[in-house]
Amino acid sequence: MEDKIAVFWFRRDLRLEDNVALHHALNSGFKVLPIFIFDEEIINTLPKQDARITFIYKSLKEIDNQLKTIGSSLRVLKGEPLEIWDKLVLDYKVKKVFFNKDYEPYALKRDESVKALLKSKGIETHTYKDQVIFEADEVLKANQTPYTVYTPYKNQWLKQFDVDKHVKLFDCQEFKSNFVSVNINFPKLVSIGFEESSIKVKPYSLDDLVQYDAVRDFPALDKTSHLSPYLRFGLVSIRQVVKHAFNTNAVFLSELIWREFFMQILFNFPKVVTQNFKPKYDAVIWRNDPTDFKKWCAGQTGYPLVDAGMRQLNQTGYMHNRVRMITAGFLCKHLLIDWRWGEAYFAEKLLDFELASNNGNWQWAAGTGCDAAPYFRIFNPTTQIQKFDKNLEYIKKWVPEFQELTYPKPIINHKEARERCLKVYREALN
DNA sequence: CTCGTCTTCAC
DNA sequence: TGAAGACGA
Repeated sequence: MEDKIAVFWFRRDLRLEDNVALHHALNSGFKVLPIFIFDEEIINTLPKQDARITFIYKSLKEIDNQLKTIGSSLRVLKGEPLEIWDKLVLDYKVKKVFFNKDYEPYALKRDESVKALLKSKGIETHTYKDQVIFEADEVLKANQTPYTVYTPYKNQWLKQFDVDKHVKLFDCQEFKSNFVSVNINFPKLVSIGFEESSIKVKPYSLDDLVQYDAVRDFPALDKTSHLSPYLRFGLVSIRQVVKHAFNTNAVFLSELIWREFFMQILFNFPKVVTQNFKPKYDAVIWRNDPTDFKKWCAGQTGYPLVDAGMRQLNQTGYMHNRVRMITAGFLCKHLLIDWRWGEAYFAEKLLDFELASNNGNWQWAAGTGCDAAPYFRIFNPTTQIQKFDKNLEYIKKWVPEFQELTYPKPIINHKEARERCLKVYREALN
């Protein structure tokens, strides 16, 4: 009988460097078989040419290439995770299983069932914090309950943060000889049921962060970090990114704290996935006009900055942060369409889609969330052009016809929309 | 209990 | 310059 092994399960941590669970697996005293599972629960709902699947696939291929240079391989599987594990433990003598924790509702349930299955077979499961600096119960108010307002959360986060303690490197290189010696063919994308998307993920840059706060609001400059898809799937370690942010730009660090803020909101208040964080807004009567929604999706509202953002999203799987706020606010407040519709559309299109952030920010835009933009704060989509795209560079790039006769007239007059919105929200609060 | 505060603003 | 009311210490 072959030797006992440990299995390391890649999920949202697609990297061989500074990976906590992988570090511990390689130090467990057993040879380590790395695996990845394309979860049919998730991928069956996606289009054939999903850009995120393409990105994940290429990232896995890169990991496999690296493993092959040291005589090992990544085993890529496809199916329902519980069934996959049930079969996997028949193929190998698995002694221990290692993976990093994932905090989304679906993942929590899935991981509990996998752990229970492994336990029933006498296999130890070891899980680790890797995705965040602080988990949902690590930054709490004095009375030990979760924060629901960002600024006090951030202050406490920074108070607890110790750069030496929290950004320690979990080295994996030193122990790379502990991967199992195996040569497994890497599957073709079609065998997983997908085709390559033409949408590519832009490389990220941490070099320009010194000026992040000064340039991040101008979409034409395109000077945000572009880290989000890499963070989403764990191609970079949050510890290394936080360390860099800590040393270069406080505003960028604050954005990373927002990420953890919304993760702890989702974990502690999972109802937000389907419900308003603030129930008093349940009484808002959304218009939910399907024609308006289609125009918004297609970037045909007649408001050039809104349309530019939506077209950038549709064509590239990405939208600049400043414009995300404007397009989201426009859908909720000008068109009075339920934030869940917009949330679902972003979830489908964004390369960096991440449940906690997407949900938190949409609820923020709608005014229904924790620490939300007040309902009477309604972005003026024209004033925003003056402030953030004065030379119309971003608009011209994505809406080249905007000064021509073919460009649609505004879907609704701003002043009327604003008054209509204030009325609907006020009535809901009565 | 009171007091300061509240991502990304508009008119 | 005010925006509603609630959160957090």
